[in-house]
Amino acid sequence: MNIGEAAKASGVSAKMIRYYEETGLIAPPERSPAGYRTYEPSEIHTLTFIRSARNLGFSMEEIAELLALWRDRERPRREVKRIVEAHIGDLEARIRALQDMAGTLRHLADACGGDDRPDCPILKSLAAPEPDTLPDPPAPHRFGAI
Amino acid sequence: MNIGEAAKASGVSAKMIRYYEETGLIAPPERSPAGYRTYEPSEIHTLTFIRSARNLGFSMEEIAELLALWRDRERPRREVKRIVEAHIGDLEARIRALQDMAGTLRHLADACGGDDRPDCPILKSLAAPEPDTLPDPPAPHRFGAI
DNA sequence: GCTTGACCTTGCCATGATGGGAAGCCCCAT
DNA sequence: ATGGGGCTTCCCATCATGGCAAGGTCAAGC
Repeated sequence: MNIGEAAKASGVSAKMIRYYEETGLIAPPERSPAGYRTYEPSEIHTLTFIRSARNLGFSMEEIAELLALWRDRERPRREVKRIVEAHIGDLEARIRALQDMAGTLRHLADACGGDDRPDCPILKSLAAPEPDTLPDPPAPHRFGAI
Repeated sequence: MNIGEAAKASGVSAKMIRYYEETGLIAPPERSPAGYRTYEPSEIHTLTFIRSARNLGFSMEEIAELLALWRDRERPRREVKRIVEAHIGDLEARIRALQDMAGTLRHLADACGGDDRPDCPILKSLAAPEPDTLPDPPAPHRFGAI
């Protein structure tokens, strides 16, 4: 299997396959006499694994760990679960941060008629460095608080 | 005000102030005879505006638009609101994507005892390209659906 | 056999926002 | 006048990805 077919079969672009090889995430494959990379089914399998993990938001570094655990069949589940739990925590922190932003903006947007008057309260609020630096103002309302 | 004081006053790092100038987001300030950048209070104000907007997740491109609207006092609120609403939509899409990931991982982690057995179901699931490519399997359960 | 088009190779550049560091100049206080 | 801290510019790195260009290769059709 050439790199193009491997890309199609795994869902990882040819560009990224070369990059993963360059950074050591995957081993260099065999080459044809002409220098073409040739992939075995097991390598396609690895690429598919990588793509699944990327789709779940794992970084390449985390994926390197997961791959090592995957290859070593004797490794206990505990270690995999630890990585996954840490990643979930990371995702949740990012979700919370985005929700805070969206909540604040929703509030501002609702306070803005969206009409054709000038003097927009949204811009006013951006220009005034009221919140977001102070540890916590009298806190009349917490937005992102899920 | 030198760049260091401007950074402290606005909360934008000196490094980023120079970068914003280089990319045209802010105008080049006056320089002292020795070539030091000197900032007026109005420029500090602008930097504070930028930082507020960054904290709310706006891209530099969006901030450039917001700054233009801010400077032009005759611009109707409508245009500001449009930008903000678009950004909220963007944030919400990202939140949904992250929630989908976290939900799937939560599901996997719960299915994994986290004990010291090998043969982890999480790795199994990553290796098997079941979901996430198919349009929508029989859908026994939607995770990120808030 | 030769041409053509699709594929492969390497290598470089770009993204977006940010930090790090080096080499050298400047200012102020001691 | 000396030292420390701040300023200047310039270059590099991040993370994962895409794009482009120049050149080699393969397979099909003539």
